[in-house]
Amino acid sequence: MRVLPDVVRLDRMFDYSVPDAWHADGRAERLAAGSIVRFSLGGRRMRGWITEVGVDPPAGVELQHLERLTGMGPPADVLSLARWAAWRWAGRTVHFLRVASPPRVVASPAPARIAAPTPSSGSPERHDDLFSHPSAVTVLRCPPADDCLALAGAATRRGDALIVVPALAHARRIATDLRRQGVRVALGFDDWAQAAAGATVVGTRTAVWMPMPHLAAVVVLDEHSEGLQSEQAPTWHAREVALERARRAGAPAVLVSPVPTLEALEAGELREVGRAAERDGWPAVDVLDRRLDDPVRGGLFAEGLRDRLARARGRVAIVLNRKGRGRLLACKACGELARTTDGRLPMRLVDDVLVAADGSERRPVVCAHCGSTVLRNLRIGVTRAREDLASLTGEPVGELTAESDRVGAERIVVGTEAVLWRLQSVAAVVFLDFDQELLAPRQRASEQALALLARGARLVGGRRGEGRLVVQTRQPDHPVVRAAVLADPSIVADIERRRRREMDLPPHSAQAVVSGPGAEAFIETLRESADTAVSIRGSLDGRFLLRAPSHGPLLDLLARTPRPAARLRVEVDPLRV
DNA sequence: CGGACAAGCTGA
DNA sequence: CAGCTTGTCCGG
Repeated sequence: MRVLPDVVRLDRMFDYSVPDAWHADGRAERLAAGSIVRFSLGGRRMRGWITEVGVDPPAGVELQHLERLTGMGPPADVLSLARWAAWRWAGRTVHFLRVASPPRVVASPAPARIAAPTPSSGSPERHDDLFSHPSAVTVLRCPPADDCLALAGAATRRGDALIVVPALAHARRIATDLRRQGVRVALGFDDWAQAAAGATVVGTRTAVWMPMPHLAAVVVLDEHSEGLQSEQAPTWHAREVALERARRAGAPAVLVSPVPTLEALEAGELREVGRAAERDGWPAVDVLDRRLDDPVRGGLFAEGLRDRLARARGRVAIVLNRKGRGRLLACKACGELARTTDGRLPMRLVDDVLVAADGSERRPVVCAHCGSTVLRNLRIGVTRAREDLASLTGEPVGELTAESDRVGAERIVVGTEAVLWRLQSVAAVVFLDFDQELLAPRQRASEQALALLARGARLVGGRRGEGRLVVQTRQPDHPVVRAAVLADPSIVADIERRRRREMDLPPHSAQAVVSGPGAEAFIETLRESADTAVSIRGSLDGRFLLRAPSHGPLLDLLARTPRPAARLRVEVDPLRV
């Protein structure tokens, strides 16, 4: 038996023999690739996974016996997927086998019970055609207000489906709905044993690592969500793992999102729900042009905001994102933002000169629009916004950030992006300073800004309801704003695709960020065997950016470069660069 | 990873 | 030269 010890830094395999007693009592038969076993190595007892059965050990090595068969582990196909993922995200196989292993010991598969089906209301055949071609990858652009439950149902009609969503609450709803339809469902890793017996699997990103002996279809909902990527290195992305798994199983895959990523559009064929349905699935969007406000009065609120707040029938969520550290400057005379000539990046004041956020451009303090030389700082915090809103509306206003432990009862709540995740049904979502998102100095700023609007849109519901999105901006004609107003995300996708292609950015190239105490030493050894395809930039704050035209050369280089003893963080395909 | 062991440094 | 730190190698 070849065994991989559960020790990240070790990252080597060892051979062991099977004790004779295991042949007698049947344990040997349960032993398979992926099984979790105990053994001693170098005088220490440790846990690990069987990676190969019946291998010839290297000559001259006397094998020790395995000590215990703990239980089931990731099946052979997942084991192989874990090896692929270790290459794809420059991590260790052990990392992936850990997420792919059951949280508690599983001795044998346990079939999930099936509920007696109750007749479902939706049209049963909707979306069925998406799953009719093996190995086909489809991107379904499904507007924010559509919950896509019908799609999950369609996937299960092919057989056991893997359904991945970013949030556990959403997974629960889908699981409940499917069980009512009489589908055998395993929900998340707690149902690992049920999944191993064969079931439709519904869960968050880790669900892609569940055992699925009869995988027949793959669905990733809200494919654009950053929650699908692991924040710790290796920074694997559930969408990519799900696609690879579908490919290996020859199963059709459907990626669903109101605002599909370019990665998804590159991987599959776009299917739209139709102009009318998409318009209905986005709420009405009010754009408040901040340039029209009295520039002297300034402040956080546009002329029409008070009126919008008063008219909203129900809860109002107000978003003021302070996460973007970059302060925005605006002209005191005409209200125009200080930004680069191409309009993409904000400029900051450094030693009385305007400097682009990435340092690519500098000019004297002069407004590009009216020539005034007086600028104003636009950054104000949540607490101040709450006070100002309370006096503007004459009602109590709540405050909600990621650190808040409870949601207040106030009708109007202001806070960071957290308000979009912690409030439930909402009559209006207001983005106080959307320019902060539009001008964020990140490669994916546009995509992420539109995703934020889609999130708000889902909270307030579709066009037929009374819910509204309110966007305060000095760039009312920005493609992201237009896309939401017209309920047409392709406006942003088309522009972004062209820009990314011109600038050789993902998905038209591959990137990795290397950081941590060992980064410098690692990059040094890496340079020795780097070919010209891979470019190395840095270090910037101890971080190096590697780029290549495709994943192959970049990942092969990362895989063959030995790691230094010092800690090292490698992020492949980072979302925030 | 963690143990074993070797080489290198310090103080009397 | 003992006593300690630091580095390198290895495990089946």
